[in-house]
Amino acid sequence: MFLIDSKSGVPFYRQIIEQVKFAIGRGELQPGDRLPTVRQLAVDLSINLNTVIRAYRELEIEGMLDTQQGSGTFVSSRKPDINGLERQRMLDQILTDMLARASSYGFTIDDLLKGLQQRKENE
Amino acid sequence: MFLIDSKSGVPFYRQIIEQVKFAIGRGELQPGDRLPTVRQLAVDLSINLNTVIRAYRELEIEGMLDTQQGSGTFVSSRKPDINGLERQRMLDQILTDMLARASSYGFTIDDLLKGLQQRKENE
DNA sequence: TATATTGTTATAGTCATATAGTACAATATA
DNA sequence: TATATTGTACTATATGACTATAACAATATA
Repeated sequence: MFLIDSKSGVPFYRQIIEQVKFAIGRGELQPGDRLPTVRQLAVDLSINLNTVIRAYRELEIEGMLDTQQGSGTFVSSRKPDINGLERQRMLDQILTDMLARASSYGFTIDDLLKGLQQRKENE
Repeated sequence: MFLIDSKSGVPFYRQIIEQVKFAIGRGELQPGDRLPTVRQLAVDLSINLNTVIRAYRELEIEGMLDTQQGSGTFVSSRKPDINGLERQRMLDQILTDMLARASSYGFTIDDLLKGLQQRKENE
């Protein structure tokens, strides 16, 4: 369900937090839905249990999640507000990073567009 | 000339590296151009001298910069020479990384295509 | 030559992140 | 009730990033 990019420089727990928020924002996670157990997610992502706990705890403090010892962690019924603005900023960031990297090797936006287009067709 | 986002979670020295590469890739920094001194950039960005040094050193190792003690740090005149195959592999890598990151946030290839297209038009 | 400027090196300390391992507490389930 | 599963708490350790500070080395310039 979630993915960790260990090369991005962004702390794992932050990546988890962001992805949970966006999943909720997109409706993939509905209020009441159960999240992976802390142990399971730690195994899936090959990271430490404590790192998952840290992410879940922050989300609980923010009111996004409800945790119940013994039963699991659930999406809170209080609807959090995932704004499109944050989402747009994330996309911008991804594009900026990629462009910086690509242009340092002399690639143009057209090169990227072409490459992306090919991948789309091969899906 | 450069900007640091202290809230992004991305290490300062990595941000500097990316921005220098970006500037070179876009032609804003030409071979032979002099970069800010390590001390000056540290002051400008309100970060530590060692952090700037670290960024410049990595860029020098990569062949992007030439440093000359006493006179400054300059954009290397050695053009990074990679053959077409390596180049293609590099582009694939960049695209793969971006897609992994983007999809983890729920973005589709179309989202990326659209975002790229917009940037192209705004150039 | 003398001085300033530039990059370099080194030491030490703080903080955040992540890991490993162990044990405990609450709940669900057989 | 007994057991498994879930989240929680804690200690210890390691590493990376960043900072503070000081001294050193090479070059440019007055």
